[in-house]
Amino acid sequence: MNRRSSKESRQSIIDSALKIFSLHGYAGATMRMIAEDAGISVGGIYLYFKNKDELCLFLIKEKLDEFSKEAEDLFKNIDNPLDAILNYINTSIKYAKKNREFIITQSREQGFTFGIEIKKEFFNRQKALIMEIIQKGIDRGIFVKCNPEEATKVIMGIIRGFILSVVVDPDNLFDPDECCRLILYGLLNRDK
Amino acid sequence: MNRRSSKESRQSIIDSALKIFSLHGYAGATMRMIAEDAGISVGGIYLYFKNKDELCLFLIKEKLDEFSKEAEDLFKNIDNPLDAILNYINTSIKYAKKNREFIITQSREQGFTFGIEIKKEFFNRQKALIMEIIQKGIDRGIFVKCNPEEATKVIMGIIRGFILSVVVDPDNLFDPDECCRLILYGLLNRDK
DNA sequence: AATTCACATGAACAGACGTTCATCTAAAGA
DNA sequence: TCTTTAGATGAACGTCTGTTCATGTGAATT
Repeated sequence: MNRRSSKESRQSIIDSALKIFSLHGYAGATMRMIAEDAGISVGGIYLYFKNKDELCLFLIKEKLDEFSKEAEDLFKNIDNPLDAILNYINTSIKYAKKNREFIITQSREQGFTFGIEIKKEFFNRQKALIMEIIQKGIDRGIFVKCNPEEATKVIMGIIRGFILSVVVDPDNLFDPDECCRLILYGLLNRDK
Repeated sequence: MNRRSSKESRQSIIDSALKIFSLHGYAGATMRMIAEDAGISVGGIYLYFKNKDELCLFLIKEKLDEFSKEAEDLFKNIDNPLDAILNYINTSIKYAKKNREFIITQSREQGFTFGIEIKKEFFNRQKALIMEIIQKGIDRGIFVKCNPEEATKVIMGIIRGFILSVVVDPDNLFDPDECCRLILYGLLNRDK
């Protein structure tokens, strides 16, 4: 009998699940695979997680919380809205690269919509953060007068674009610096 | 015996497949569902398509070709690179909205990576088109001096961001005009 | 030594799905 | 009329997967 503490066993399952889901995707990953990788029986998984969905949702939540903390730290002391936005974009992109394989997991039959309620909550939090920064930047005259909500949506869209590119076109990822430059200065040549 | 021409039957299968895949996603859609919707037997599908993968890939290819034609028409006579880029972004976004349900289909166990070779080819074609426009814009001094490849990647990223937003955050889609404005003029207030 | 606790096992179950293929049948041709 | 062609059928097959649950076992306690 393969004996260890329940805490260890649970963590083994989580680690293995992250790995297996990342490699094979949700549907491609079977509980048998996860169990084998974790060195525990397939029935043993159900001592810790109700079912496959719950296991996957747990991972999604964990990853989103992880990022949320990181993002919120960025925005904690906002001296300079410009730096805050740049840092946010850079952090998001770095995070996407670091979690490339898990991002691939963020797809199931309904695309990236698995765990959608958790994600919506996450998006709303991020949106509020970014909007606040943009509004500050506008108030201080650093950013042009614009609809902060729309600007926020575009910026979030750009980050999502990177995420999707990580999945479908990894050979053509844009450079964060170039992206930030385009966003800040625009494409139009105003010196002309 | 439900008799009709093979052409009609094939088209019924294709139409139903598009609908069912769009509603339920790849894994959620069963051949039995598609068969029922098409009014043909489940075994009959295999008279026209080798398997489920082939049927889905056929649809992906068709949709991408459809968009390619539209995009290439946009770029046929390039008088004004600025208008061309704006039109391209607008067309892409409109196309994404119009095919929202099918886009959701663009996900399978490996995320949006099903049919990846077809998609890569598509991306490369689009990339070449956009780069050409940006280069022209730079040559004419309309766009700032920048790396056209990087600018292209950012623009493609933005469109992908819209696509992913359609899937995961449909309540917060950015407005194409606002997006174009941000891309053209940037966020920085230079009048300051 | 017997009992309890804590953790684990994996065969079996129930269900589902893509695909096959023996069979059917209407229409056209000989 | 018989034969061939063209299109269709759907039960059965084979395989797989998530989940359950009767059973096992080592360690600690009584």
